Amino acid sequence: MATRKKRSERRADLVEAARRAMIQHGPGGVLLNQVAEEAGLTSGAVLYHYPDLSDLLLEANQAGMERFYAERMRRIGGLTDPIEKLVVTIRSGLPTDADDADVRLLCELGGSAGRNRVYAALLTTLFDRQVSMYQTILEQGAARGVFALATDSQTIGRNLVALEDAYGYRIVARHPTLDAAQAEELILSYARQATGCPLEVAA
Amino acid sequence: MATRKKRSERRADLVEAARRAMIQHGPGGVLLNQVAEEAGLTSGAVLYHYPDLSDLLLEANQAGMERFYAERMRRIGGLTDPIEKLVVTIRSGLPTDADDADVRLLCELGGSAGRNRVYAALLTTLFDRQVSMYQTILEQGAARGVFALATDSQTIGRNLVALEDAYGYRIVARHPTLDAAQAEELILSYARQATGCPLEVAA
DNA sequence: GCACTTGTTGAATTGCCGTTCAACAACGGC
DNA sequence: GCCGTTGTTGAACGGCAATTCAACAAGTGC
Repeated sequence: MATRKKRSERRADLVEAARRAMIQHGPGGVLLNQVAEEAGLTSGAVLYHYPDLSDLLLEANQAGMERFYAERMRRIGGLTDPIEKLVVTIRSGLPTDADDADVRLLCELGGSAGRNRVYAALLTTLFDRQVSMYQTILEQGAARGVFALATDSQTIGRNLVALEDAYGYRIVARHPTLDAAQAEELILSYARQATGCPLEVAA
Repeated sequence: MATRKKRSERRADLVEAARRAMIQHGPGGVLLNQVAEEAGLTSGAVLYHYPDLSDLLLEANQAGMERFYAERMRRIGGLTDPIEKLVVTIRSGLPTDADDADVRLLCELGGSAGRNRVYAALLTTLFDRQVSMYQTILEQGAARGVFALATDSQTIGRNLVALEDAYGYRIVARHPTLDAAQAEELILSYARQATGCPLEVAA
């Protein structure tokens, strides 16, 4: 028998187990027993904590998105140079490789958003938040005279998020010649044009 | 009983039925009976033509991608002006609205590409073909002195395809303020910078 | 240390889905 | 118009997964 845990701990475990299961089988293909196995429990135990599996999946995905966004914010937290901020942010939006769990799950959710209004709403929110994040960086850079924006910050921000999203899909799908480094260069190519700034920074 | 049809006809029907079923339930969530119902048949009849459901799904998706690409090529077939070609091509890569069946299915497949190597390969091929399509247009425009490319055509082509892909996802997910017309403007914003051309053309 | 609550199991139940197959109906060659 | 072939059905079977629940074990208050 699995060691007995208290409610909040076990629920957190289950959220993580659900994430792993979804990455392996897709959000629509997860089986209750798979989540249970990932958590080292029986299906009954899972049901005890989450009578409806879809509630657990939703919670797991919500938490995942929150973490993804928070991690991006954290990474630019200590930086002051707008150029460095922009480059680091672009980098943090891309998967590290094809096996990057966070991005893979986001891609899965993106796929189901056409059918699932809840996931569609979640992803829309995430998109807009990321756009705002870029807008802040862009306008800060413009205010300091480092960037000369080619157009309004919302347009540039949306395009930047769109590009990292799309290349995330390509990388996760194992494009043979388009890896994370390549994608970064492609997005930087746009960012340079849009900011009128060479964006040279140490890796 | 459903009217008896000849092999090739019925198989074509099944491919279409499979497409509809996948759009409703996702590529990973389709049930044999759902495909049968869409086709107005029983599960046995489906199995008679496709003993393995995944073969049918693959065939349906392959056909769908082929059609999507062919349709884009067809739309620029009669055009000669590089500006018009570029604008029309951008427009043809976006869904008409959130219910656009072709794009919705492509999004679904993109979501499963992290797990499914076959679909990943299919999408990779489609991506590269679309990039080539853009490259041809870009270089033709540059040769005629209409475009002044800001960087190599592969980079611009990749970014254009990436943008339309990403906005396809947003539109399908029903972003409240980012519809097809908005997406077109956003992509055009990049295309103008990348081609050094105002890209003004009648709708 | 006793009673009560909380977390977990394992077995039984139910329902659905894929699969198989015998029967049959429509078609096509000749 | 007869006969083999092809397409389709419906019923039967088998398996798997969700759900339920009685039993029990591990904490918790007092």
